[in-house]
Amino acid sequence: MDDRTEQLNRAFAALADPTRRDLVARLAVDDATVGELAEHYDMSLQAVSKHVKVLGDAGLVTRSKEAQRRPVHLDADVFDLMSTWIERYRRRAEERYRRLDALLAEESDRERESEAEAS
Amino acid sequence: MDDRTEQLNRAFAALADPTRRDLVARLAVDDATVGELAEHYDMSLQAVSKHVKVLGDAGLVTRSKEAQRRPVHLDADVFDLMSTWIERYRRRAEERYRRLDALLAEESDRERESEAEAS
DNA sequence: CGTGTTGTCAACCCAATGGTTGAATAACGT
DNA sequence: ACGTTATTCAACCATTGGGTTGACAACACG
Repeated sequence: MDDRTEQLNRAFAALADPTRRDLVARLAVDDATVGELAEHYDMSLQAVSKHVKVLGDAGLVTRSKEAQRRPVHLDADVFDLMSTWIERYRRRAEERYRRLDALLAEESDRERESEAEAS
Repeated sequence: MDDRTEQLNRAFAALADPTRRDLVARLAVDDATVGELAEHYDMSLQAVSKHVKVLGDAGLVTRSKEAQRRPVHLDADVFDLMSTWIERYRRRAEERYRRLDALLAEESDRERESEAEAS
């Protein structure tokens, strides 16, 4: 499996968890340490640390190495990748929906014609 | 957990699997039956059926009831939801990145000034 | 009718995930 | 050097997830 595929695997999987999406939402406001983040959740610090690790492995988040206070920072790149993927198929689905719509309109045109003939 | 949250849970989880993303890619070209889809994968029909079910539960895909041939059809709505979510945080992350960039530029300005003073 | 085709259900297996607690590590102030 | 603070590692447990095979259901066609 190529690298890009695995990155998408990890990124989508990371965001499938509501706690992690919430972490992302918080980090979008400002960088924060694991400890600070953990205060907002009803789970152990270790659990939050694990969640942050998952986000990190997915490349959604980076950490500055200035240990002691090593804040977590949101990174835009992988969001780009996901966004591109989704947009691609969203557009195609919509496109095909519009075409189906047109097709149905055509068909009901034909039906109306038949009815006109029948009358 | 509200409904929208669970929908995002399921949608992201659904797309975390490369087989399911590939199914989406195929369905973006044209509707297809489970059997047709299964031909392209090195796994049992039942496994593909399960994958399609997961996509269905996530609302990414619908099935027309015209039994015998009941094709799977891509649906755009949930893609919208995901796209909106991701775009929101992608924009914020980029915004914060640009600001950091500006901040660093300012700092190196100051450094250059100090060096100029020192010389 | 019965038969073939298509799809789903059920039970099972193994790996991965999300949580726990307790111990270990790393950097900092004194 | 020492203890404090912040974070991670390790072991464990329960649940979910992706895959298998085998039996079943639904429908079209002869």
